[in-house]
Amino acid sequence: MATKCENCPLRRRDAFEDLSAEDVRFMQRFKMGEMIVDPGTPILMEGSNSPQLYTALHGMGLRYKLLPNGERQVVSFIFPGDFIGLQAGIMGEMGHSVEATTKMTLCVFDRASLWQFFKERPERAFSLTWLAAVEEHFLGEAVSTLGQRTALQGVAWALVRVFLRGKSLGMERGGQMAFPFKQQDLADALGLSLVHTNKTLGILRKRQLAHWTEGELRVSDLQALADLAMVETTAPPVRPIL
Amino acid sequence: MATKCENCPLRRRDAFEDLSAEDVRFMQRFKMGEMIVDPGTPILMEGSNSPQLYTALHGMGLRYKLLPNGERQVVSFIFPGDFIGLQAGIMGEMGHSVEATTKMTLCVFDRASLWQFFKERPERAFSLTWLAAVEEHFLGEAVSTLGQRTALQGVAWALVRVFLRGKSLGMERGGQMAFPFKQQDLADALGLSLVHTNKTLGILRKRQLAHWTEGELRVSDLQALADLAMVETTAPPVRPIL
DNA sequence: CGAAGTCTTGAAGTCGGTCAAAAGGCGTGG
DNA sequence: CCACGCCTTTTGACCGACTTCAAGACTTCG
Repeated sequence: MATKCENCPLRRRDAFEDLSAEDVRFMQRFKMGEMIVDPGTPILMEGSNSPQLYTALHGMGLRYKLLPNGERQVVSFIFPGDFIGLQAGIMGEMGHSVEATTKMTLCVFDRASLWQFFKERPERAFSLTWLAAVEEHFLGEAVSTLGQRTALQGVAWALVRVFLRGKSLGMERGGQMAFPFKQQDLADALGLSLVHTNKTLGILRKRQLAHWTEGELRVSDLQALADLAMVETTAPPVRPIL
Repeated sequence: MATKCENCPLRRRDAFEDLSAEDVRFMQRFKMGEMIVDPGTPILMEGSNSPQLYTALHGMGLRYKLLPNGERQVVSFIFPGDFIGLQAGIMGEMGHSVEATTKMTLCVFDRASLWQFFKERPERAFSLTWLAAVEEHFLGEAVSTLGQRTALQGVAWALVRVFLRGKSLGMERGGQMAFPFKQQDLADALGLSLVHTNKTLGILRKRQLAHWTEGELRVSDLQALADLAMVETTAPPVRPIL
């Protein structure tokens, strides 16, 4: 039983831009259905040209690239509301793979409908480009982290980003939120070894800055953590939703 | 004396998509003029919301981010044909700074005209999004490099990317092209120290893979360099031009 | 209860950083 | 024409942040 766009739970979150009733009807036209996937399911593969595009409704996932030597680089964590498949939709080829970490519900669109956005609904096309720009912005920050931050600063940066994002999505309650990934995932996101990531998390725990255990992230002193990470604690900008 | 879009030298390069005569006329309407800047000139600042957007006509530049502690991360090198200011144009805020490395000629557009693209010329808007997607693709690769490649592989990766890009722009002749940056720039792009970058370049030179001296990059054995870097030697995809 | 996956901890090794200094190019001014 | 200062590149020695290797503890599940 697919959710109607009209009743989409995401739109109520203040992380997202408001949509006009007309826009909602327009999007509904292109929603092909919903897909529910189990943890670990591959959603899109690097190099593929999927005819389907997705928006994450529930659950979380990973974007990652595999190098020829087998190393894995996690590019970003996928939160509810994230659009999946922009590169395939625009360039015809994904630059990374995507897989579900938790059970996920995905809103499914037809790749061809993207062009309709541009032709019939410039506002929607603009929103799509906005999402691309947001992603570029984030990746620039990630590059800075990998290039210039120490392991401790890098881990702190990642946890701050995750926490602020979760907060804007209403996932946080009492300084705590679900973050159902493995330490290996974070290690692969930061270009660190699992062992060092583990020890670094231990330091943050001992310093009473952040506790991440059993899939729950608790940030005790956001400001101190952000200072260590050299980032602002401002909420992520309100973003469009597709 | 500003170049007419009609006579734009870039459009002849096979790195770029063809534009219809109509598209060219459309772009000409929004070209406010040309700006010539000297080496070292800042073009856009991180956090700024410039009313002007640019396309690089001649010359090369750098995108970079500064961390609060003074470290600099070079995000990418700017080649002729690159669009500058997409983030400001779409989100209203640049995520990085941009400066000229050589003397540059920039084609100047009004930020407000972007919206005209979406409203009147969906094809042009699509091209803009394409550029954003290409950038995202590239940054994903950069993240992988910073996270997973060794210094030697990273330097090799950067030189391969630069060389292939230059080739597609017709900048290469006899296995050689201009690459007028400092070792410090490359070091900041790869998150390495200047000293180590220098020594690593020395290794590539000794192995007869790549010689980069006095602003000239010569790649003797592209395939071997690419193998070391773990990248394909395929030309970058044909991209749109604004 | 055993197997597999994840987290944790310790010890040893290395890649790349930091420090220091010298060499080379280039423009300016005496 | 040479001397000087400034910038970039190069080289050597030492150091440390992070990796690798190894093994034990804890959880989950068949």
